[in-house]
Amino acid sequence: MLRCLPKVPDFIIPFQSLALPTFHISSVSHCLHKHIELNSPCPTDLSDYIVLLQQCTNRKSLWDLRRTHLHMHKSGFPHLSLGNKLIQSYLKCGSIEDASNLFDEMPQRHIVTWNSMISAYVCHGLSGEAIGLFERMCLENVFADEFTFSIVFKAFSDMGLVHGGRKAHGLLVVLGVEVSDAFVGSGLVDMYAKFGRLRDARLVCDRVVEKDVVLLTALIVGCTQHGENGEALEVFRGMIVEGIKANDFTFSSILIACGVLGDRSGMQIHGLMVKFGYDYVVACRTSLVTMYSKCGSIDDSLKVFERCPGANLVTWTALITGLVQNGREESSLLMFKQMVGKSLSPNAFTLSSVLRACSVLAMYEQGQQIHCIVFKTGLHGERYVGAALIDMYGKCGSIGMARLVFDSLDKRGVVLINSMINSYAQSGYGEGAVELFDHMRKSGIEPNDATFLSVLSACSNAGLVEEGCRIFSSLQRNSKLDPSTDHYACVVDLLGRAGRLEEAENLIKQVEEPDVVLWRTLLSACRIHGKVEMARRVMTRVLELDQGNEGAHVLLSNIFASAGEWSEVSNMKIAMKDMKLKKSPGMSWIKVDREVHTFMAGDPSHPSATEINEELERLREKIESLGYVPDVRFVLQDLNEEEKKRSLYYHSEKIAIAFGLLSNKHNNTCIRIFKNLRVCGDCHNWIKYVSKVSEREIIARDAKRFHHFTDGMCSCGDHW
DNA sequence: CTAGGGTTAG
Repeated sequence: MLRCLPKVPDFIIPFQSLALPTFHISSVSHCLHKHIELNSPCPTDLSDYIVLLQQCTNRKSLWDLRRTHLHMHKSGFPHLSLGNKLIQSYLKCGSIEDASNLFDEMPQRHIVTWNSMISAYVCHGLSGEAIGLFERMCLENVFADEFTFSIVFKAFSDMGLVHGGRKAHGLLVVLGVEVSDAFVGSGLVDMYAKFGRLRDARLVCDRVVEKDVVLLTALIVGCTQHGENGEALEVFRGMIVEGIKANDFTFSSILIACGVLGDRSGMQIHGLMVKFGYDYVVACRTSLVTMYSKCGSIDDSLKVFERCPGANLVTWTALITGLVQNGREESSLLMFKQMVGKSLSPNAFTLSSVLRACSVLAMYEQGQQIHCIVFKTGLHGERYVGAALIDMYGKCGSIGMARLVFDSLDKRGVVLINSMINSYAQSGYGEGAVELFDHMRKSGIEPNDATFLSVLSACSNAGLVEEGCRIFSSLQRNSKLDPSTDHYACVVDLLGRAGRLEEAENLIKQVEEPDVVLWRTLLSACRIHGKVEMARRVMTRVLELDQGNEGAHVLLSNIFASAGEWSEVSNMKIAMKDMKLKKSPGMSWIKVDREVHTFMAGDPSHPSATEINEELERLREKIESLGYVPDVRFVLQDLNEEEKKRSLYYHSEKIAIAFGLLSNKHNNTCIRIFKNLRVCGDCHNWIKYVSKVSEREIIARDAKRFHHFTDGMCSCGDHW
């Protein structure tokens, strides 16, 4: 192949004939007055300067380098003859700017110089500049070589320029550059894999004659990043079989695939890693921590972590995240504390994990503390952190704070909007959710399936039937998204609660393979509307799909109980006992002075039980005078009227609230209680009255959502 | 003289 440029000699152009570049003077003029001795006295020839440049580069001293440069310039030495060496030196000293200015001055440039500049841009994350230079190179008829191509594809993949990358691939073929070169090949494989074109990546990989570890690792990473984890493992196996030795990069990548697969392959790889001696590389250990936690063996993650003296921020974060994902939120927060104690500063990954722990545990104060850390670390603009904050405040019932965080963020991607809509949904602010959803569409942001799920559940939580139906039909018309059973479940819930049970049932029949959740949702609608006959019919559907569905049994028995069919209720009880199904007991808890107090219905074991009873009695008098009447329809045992009233009286949420009022009599902060099941109708009504007489805001999080009670009203508008 | 692949999150 013909090269346009002759081998460029290392000289050229006398200094005098050049227009004096402004850069030299401005950037180094401050050195002029400093009479610091150069290491070698008054260099005059090429070899002296080469030695000097080498010294500057070794010391990585940009300052000395500029002085040497200036010296050449002032002494009339044709410094551009050393242009390439100077550029290399500048790049090694970390100044792309000096290098780039010098590059522009050079009348002719060696291919090595071009490559060095392009490479430097890519390595400093300036891929746009790199591509610009690559294009300029083409325009100036300089032929790119295998070095150019080994670096430039990364620039295209960084910038997400599929078309440009493919064009560069075309140019490579036209120029006759060897595609079978492993360096060029891995650049291409990496690019195609990152674009999700795994088939192209595979094809390129197959054409490389002498495959090496880097090339195959690039392919493995491509596979894992696009969910082809089995395939990744196959590539790995093939690699071992062919005798190509895996290294730390390979191990840390393949373990990701093992974690997703969740089988025993991870342990096998772990063994191999020990054998190859890579198990003490921190990145590999980090991947091990993640792999074991994804496989559900969080204790193994802990073991790996304990024996990892060089744990860095990523390792800690992997462990903290693993703990949260394995339901050990408290330990994750303790670990976080330990990590901060080691003066490791958390990053966005760490913070979104610990915020998630706070939101699961509804730990409002801790969540706020972490919000402070978010500000201190300057990560409040990060999208994932923002989403986690919105979610945390939402799950702690502080919808106002959630919105505040949301409004403070300017880049509103779909993830953030989903978090906000979801927070509205859980607190029952259906209008807020729908408004945000409509606003999002108007501003041209495409909702995804999670958006639809959140907004539909918001509608069903708030009883916005028409809005919900409108949104669901827009989902059905959406060509890019298919409604899932979860979406259907929301609409079934919405119609069911609104009493449109036949419509709900017909909707389920439209689903190809309706799952048990759909039928159970309809069953719960039957309970609300007391449809005993329909409930029997729906129950047979539930049992076809899931014999031992505890929730459905409880629901049906509640339906019989409210209809007064006590013989059916006792039949159900026997049936459930036979099947070893247990109704989980209702529980409420409240945090007072850093301590969590848990209450069960009628439980007299709390040290303040007497005071609580007195408080309950005082509240009863006050609210009955305002018109509260116990609603015995919510008593599901076969008792007489008086006994029924008594049993309502000791529901756990009432006890928790009475205790909360007692415990902070003198300040009027809001009372937050949590319940493991859903709030019963009588308690809901009771809390409304209590919020009025005590002039306190009461927030109750039940199994599914939040209720904000103020001045005798609830945010759910009695829809739940 | 210039070159390629990795670990943590919703």
